[in-house]
Amino acid sequence: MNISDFLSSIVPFTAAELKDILVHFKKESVPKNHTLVRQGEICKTLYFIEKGMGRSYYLNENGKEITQWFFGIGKFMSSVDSFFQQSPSLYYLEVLEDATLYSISKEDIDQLFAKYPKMEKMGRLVTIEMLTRVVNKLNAIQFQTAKERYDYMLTEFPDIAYHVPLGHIASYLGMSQETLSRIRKG
Amino acid sequence: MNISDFLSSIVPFTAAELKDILVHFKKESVPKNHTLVRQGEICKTLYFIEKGMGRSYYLNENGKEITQWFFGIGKFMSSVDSFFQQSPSLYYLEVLEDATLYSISKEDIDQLFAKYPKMEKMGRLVTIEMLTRVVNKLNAIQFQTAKERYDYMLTEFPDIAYHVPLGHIASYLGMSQETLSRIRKG
DNA sequence: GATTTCCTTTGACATAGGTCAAATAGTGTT
DNA sequence: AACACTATTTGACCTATGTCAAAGGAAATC
Repeated sequence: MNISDFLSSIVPFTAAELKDILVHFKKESVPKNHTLVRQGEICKTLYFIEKGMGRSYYLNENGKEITQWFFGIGKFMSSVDSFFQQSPSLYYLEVLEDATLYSISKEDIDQLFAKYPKMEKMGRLVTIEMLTRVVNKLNAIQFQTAKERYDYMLTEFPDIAYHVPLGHIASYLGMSQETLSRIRKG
Repeated sequence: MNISDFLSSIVPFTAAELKDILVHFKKESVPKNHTLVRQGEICKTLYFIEKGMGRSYYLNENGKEITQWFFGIGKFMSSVDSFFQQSPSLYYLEVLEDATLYSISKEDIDQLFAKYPKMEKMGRLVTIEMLTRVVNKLNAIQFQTAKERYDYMLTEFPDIAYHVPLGHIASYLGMSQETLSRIRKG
């Protein structure tokens, strides 16, 4: 999914607007396993994933990686809180396979928000969509059995579920790797 | 918390803008236990709580009420998804004590979004704040023990925790009423 | 293609928190 | 004050899922 198509699909920008907006995004190629942001750093960049996928995770008290979210093709990826509040990130952000990203800085996107109300609208709509997804996950985690949560994962991230290590998914779903392994068998 | 103070605290509206915006909000007094939206209905109104508190909940397979969120003084309350997508609400929305609300319709707020980029910005910021709160709850539910979740509740909704029935809080925290009762004792 | 390292599966056992049922305490209403 | 209703607490028991440990598989590196 191309970033320009993506933006147009949310809000009808004119060609001229799109051109002016895209100038602020930098295309980057990032290799598998590259870390974009570390826990404690301020996330200075918002990424759009044209190709590849990523995840956010943190280290719990025992130093174990806990996946917080997956980011697939055609989505924005960042440590949302850290980026928008410019506060230390609670999460690591990493790329799970070779990826093509478009990146934009906080200053630049704020400038775009200020210049184009449509851009502000885009931001609001994308955030609401994210909110809906997080609420869905919350419901899955709170009220569903381990098996049901895995099924939720398959519908929410069909492309991702089979391409990342089992442990990443297990921690994302709030269950042990062993349990997930048994479920997959089942 | 007054709605005009609230709006000003997020984005610096001019007096004239504020006046024009506030015209679209209708003040309402709503009695305790009043239901604002039912599961399956389209949520046509966004509410701002000046006084009182509310919650959203749904009925699970066994017909049990599961609290999904609490809304306190100085917050917007609605079935977010339903309101913004104008889709059937997954939740009931009810007022937990006599309340004073300011309500606005979808058409009116869309008009305001279109007229005032600052309003669009306000919407984006409020949504991001909500997103952060939901992520916090998600972390609490996913990784904390029942006891820790209750502590999270006390910091997130200090005003609410002591004023609503135990069962509402228990279902919100994803535990049985009995467990919460035992925790409160402990 | 051998070796090292990482990832997944399997088994045995432990436990937080669920469910059910009954008792107790509060609250509001005539 | 007595009644009805609702909310909370307590006890006994149960189960899904966690933890620990060890064995297999895959895949990356030399």
